[in-house]
Amino acid sequence: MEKTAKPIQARSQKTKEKLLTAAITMYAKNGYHSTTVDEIAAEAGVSTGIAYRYFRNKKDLLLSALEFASKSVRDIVSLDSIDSMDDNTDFRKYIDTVLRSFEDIHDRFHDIHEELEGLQHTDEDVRKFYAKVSRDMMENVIDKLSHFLPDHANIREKAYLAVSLLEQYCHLKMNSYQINLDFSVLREKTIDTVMMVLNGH
Amino acid sequence: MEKTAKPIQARSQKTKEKLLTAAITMYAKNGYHSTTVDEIAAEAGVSTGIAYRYFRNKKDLLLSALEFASKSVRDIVSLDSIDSMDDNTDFRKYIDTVLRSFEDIHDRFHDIHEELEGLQHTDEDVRKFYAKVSRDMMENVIDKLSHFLPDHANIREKAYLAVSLLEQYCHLKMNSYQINLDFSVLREKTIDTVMMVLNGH
Amino acid sequence: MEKTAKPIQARSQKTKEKLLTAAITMYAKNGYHSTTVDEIAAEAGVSTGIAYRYFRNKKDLLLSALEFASKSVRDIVSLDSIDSMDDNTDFRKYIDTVLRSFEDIHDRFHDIHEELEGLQHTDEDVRKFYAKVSRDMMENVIDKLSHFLPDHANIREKAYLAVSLLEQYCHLKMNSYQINLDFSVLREKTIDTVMMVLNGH
Amino acid sequence: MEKTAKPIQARSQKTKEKLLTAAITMYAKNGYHSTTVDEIAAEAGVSTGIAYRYFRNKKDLLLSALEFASKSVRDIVSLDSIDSMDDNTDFRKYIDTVLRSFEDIHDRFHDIHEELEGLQHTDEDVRKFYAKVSRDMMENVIDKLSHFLPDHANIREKAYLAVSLLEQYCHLKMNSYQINLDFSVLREKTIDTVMMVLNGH
DNA sequence: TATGAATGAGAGTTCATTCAT
DNA sequence: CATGAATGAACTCTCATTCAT
Repeated sequence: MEKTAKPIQARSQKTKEKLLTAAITMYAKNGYHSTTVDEIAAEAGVSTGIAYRYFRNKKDLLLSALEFASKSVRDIVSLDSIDSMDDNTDFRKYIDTVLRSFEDIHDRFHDIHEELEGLQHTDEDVRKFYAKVSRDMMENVIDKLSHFLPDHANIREKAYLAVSLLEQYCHLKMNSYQINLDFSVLREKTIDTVMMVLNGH
Repeated sequence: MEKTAKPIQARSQKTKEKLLTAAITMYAKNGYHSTTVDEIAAEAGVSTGIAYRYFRNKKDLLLSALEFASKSVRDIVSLDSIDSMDDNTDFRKYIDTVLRSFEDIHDRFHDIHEELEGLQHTDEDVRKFYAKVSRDMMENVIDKLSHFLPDHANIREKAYLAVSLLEQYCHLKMNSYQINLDFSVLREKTIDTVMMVLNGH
Repeated sequence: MEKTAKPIQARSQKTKEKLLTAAITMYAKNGYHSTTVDEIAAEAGVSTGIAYRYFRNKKDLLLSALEFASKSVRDIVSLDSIDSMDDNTDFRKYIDTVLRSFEDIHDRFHDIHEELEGLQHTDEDVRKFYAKVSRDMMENVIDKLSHFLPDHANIREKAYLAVSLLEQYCHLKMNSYQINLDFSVLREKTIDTVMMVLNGH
Repeated sequence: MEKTAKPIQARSQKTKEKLLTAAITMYAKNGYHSTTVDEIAAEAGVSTGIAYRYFRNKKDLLLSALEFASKSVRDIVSLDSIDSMDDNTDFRKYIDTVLRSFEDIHDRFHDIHEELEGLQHTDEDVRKFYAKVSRDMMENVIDKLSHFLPDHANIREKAYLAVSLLEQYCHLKMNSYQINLDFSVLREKTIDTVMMVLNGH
């Protein structure tokens, strides 16, 4: 019987989005656990109470914010650049483009992504959400790869390995403020390796 | 001027370790943020107050527990199995052994490791601790690899890539309860890839 | 960056004052150290949490309560009776009126005044507050005396001595439940002495 | 049936006194409420537990410490200097000597005296103790004065007024770090006033 | 819809007191 | 007698959630 209002009016919709955006901002800045609903409301420029009109509770707000963020990610990246490539595109260039997309996402959503990754180990629902998004993304990639790769044997395993490498490269790049690495070299090597993995050779 | 007791009696040392172990257990089970000091004390079979004799506050207990856990990791693995190999050992076998060590660690410390990874994004001190442990481990591995690899060019970048792959494999394995992957295949491919990365070819 | 709410709604202002009044009541009854914030909230008929909306912490509540009480003292006494006297008023009558004001204050604020006096020896901020209020009051009195006294030599020393006598008389009166003294005599003698001190003879 | 050990052995007596001295030291430094039993034991160089062999509880320790301190006061001052004066001594010199004794006591026991004064408003037993000591002291003074003063009318009231003045002078001197007063003048005026009070003129 | 004041359960922390050694 | 580890009640403070306006 509990209900959260479905915003019909435009103003209402605005308030909800302001809350979601504020939530993401604050989670990214201070982490979920250190962020209070009061702070989110303040950041959104609305009152505390109103948050509970749109979100059942604090966790619902979190989940909604994650959903919202992941939508943004999809909107922004959406693999346009990738989709635009046709079958004749050079394969290396393809990987390079994909990697650039990954880097872009990490640049934009670094903090919230990290926080999210941390949260999944604490909360079952977050874990499920995260797993679902990851899976969707991966299936999407795998699907795309099918067109490029002649050898479909163990394509899923190869794809996971490949994407892991891309992910890991981005991760290192974002968190390496104390590590002495030559990232131009690492980037090249990453792409090389991805290609080897995918070409099965 | 604040002080945490240095255990004088043997009983005292026992209590401290019971608390550390209990802390790790609880963090692994419910995560740091959902674990109260009361719960840790209960798990350790001691009273609440005593925890504050040995740890300045909740976070100090966390940091101490991490230190304690990382010591355990080093004690358990300590790369004995790796050290015992001489130069004649087959390289592939070497990688396989290393990977098995990684898997072993992940098996034992999966939950706390995940939690730790999550916490670094929230707390500066945890981040520093994690970075330090990671770096130490990596430098150790790089050092070991030097003996095996003829080509030292970009050895750091190669090493990071290689270890990332091993890490990622373990990660996938531990978190794949909803993903349909053939892990024996993935494992072989991971090792293959690591070898390619390290051999520079 | 910490903030205590500035009352926006009228209700809010009421609550804040209820807390201050309750605080003074409880401090007077049981002393600061034996009074919990819970008790103050209960006495005020509000919840615990709200106290922390208006006061940063327990001590801030204390300081605010002292400020509030001292304001009350000023409001109540404010030396109206004294101000109303003109230069022709008999000097002895003047002293008598001042003393009655002192007695009045002590009657009303005996307990909290005692408690306050005790607290200054424990807490630096309270000490400063107390010193400031005392100084202000004394400067006020000295200023008033200037009009009456022809001889301004050592007027500050005389004033302090005089006020000390008045204070001490009140103090004895309030705390003499076990001492056998004739207070009508003591009162007369106190006034006599004050006059002698001030008249420099 | 509760009992605190009556120290028979010399060592025992030493421990008890060390605790009492430490208690006074700590109360004077940080005030009673901010002083823990642990700290007192540490200051005394003994263990926490032992304190409860000699004192029923924390308050008993306080009361015992006050008793101990007041004994010290009596021992130190004991009015030797005063007793040594014979009837021919100049009266002004007598008052001066008494005041010097008061100043001496205040110098030595300033902090604990202040703390004690504060505590009486919180605790009934402390109040009683303080009242008793004050009364004893005062009766002693009154007794002494009888020899000097020809006019015994209202001698008690005069004595209280006189001693109040002396007390107040010391108090001002000790707490005047922010007040601009000429204490040599104030001292003379205090003695003058005391004499006037006592001589009834 | 929206505000922001109010609630109250629950967490972290302290410390007087007890107890095993 | 003495030690210092251990207990646990009590207190301060926070914040998700509700409610009066």
